[in-house]
Amino acid sequence: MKENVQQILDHFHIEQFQHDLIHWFVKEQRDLPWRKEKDPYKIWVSEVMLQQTRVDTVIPYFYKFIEKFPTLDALAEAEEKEVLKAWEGLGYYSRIRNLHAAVKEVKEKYDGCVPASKEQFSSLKGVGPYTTGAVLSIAYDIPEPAVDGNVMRVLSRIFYITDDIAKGSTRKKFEQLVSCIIAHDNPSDFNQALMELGALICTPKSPSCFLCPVQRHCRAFAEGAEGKLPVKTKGKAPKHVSFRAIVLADKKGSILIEKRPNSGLLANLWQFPNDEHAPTADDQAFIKEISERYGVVIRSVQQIGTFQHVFSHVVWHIEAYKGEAIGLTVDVPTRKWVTIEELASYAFPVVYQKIWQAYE
DNA sequence: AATTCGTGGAC
DNA sequence: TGTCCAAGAAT
Repeated sequence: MKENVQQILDHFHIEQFQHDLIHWFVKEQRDLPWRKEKDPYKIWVSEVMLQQTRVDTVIPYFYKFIEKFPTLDALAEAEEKEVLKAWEGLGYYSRIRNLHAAVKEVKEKYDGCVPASKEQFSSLKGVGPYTTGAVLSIAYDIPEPAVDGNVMRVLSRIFYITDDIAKGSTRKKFEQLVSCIIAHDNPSDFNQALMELGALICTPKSPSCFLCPVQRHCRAFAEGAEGKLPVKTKGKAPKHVSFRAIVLADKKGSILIEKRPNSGLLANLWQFPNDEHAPTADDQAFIKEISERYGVVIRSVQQIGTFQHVFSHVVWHIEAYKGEAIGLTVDVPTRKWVTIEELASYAFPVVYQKIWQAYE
């Protein structure tokens, strides 16, 4: 295993590569909000937000999140509802549930100070191999590899590595490689530079090799093979799921909402009554099911549209309705009648936001 | 090891 | 319009 990496590094000029890469990064890096200071908490938040999420998407969320939770203690002390609302629309909601739990643990066990120990930090919820390396290197200048999709793409080209980056085991090989070439005198800039290069120059499609600061180190470029790398097998096609949902208003104009389970898809977010887990045959059966489940009489039912929403692994087709509801509902924490003003303080999945817009 | 977990932008 | 994706982690 180790011999494998050594062979890859044969004839590779490590110090020259480090210098070319970091010199470029210092000069050309983007002015991003989480690069203004080296607050481990803010670095951490940015890294969690950036997981599988574009920089342009993250920037406004990062500003709002830090404004609302400026310190680790502030986030640790915040209510789940408020924290989830700040994440609304960002996706992969387990990230914020895990971050919130992790921050609480840091507050209790480490006096609110993000641990600089690899063992301690990586044991926190939602902190995997990448986030560990990213936070420790960027915030604490500790020479740990931070291997994300950018790094695998960049290094697969530079070293002509044909391992399938869609496989989980491949990341470990790149971590070994980075451990060998990381700049110990500046691991922060080195790791960020690899990712920045992937984002700006060594892009997935049509990389700008003519602008690349490490072109002379790149084996793929030398062989005109940058377009063939990295090797990445396709995932399987998502499944299609069809069901119905209904926006119910009582005579005062309050809206019936329901909290999703605390695990699984869109965990802990709120939604309108629906038959996602037991799709009905027709609208009459649907109205009957909802009436019985919530103990209300429903009238003036109207269809308000069909909505499609594509997730990573599933596609939803929702037939949406609106109606008036009469009767009482058990007031449990996961079911509520809320005014339209109150509705705005609950976090909803994007597809239910679309349904709400159609209702209004 | 393979699935599950969101969303919106680029082409 | 369909495809691929973007600074991954948990199970």
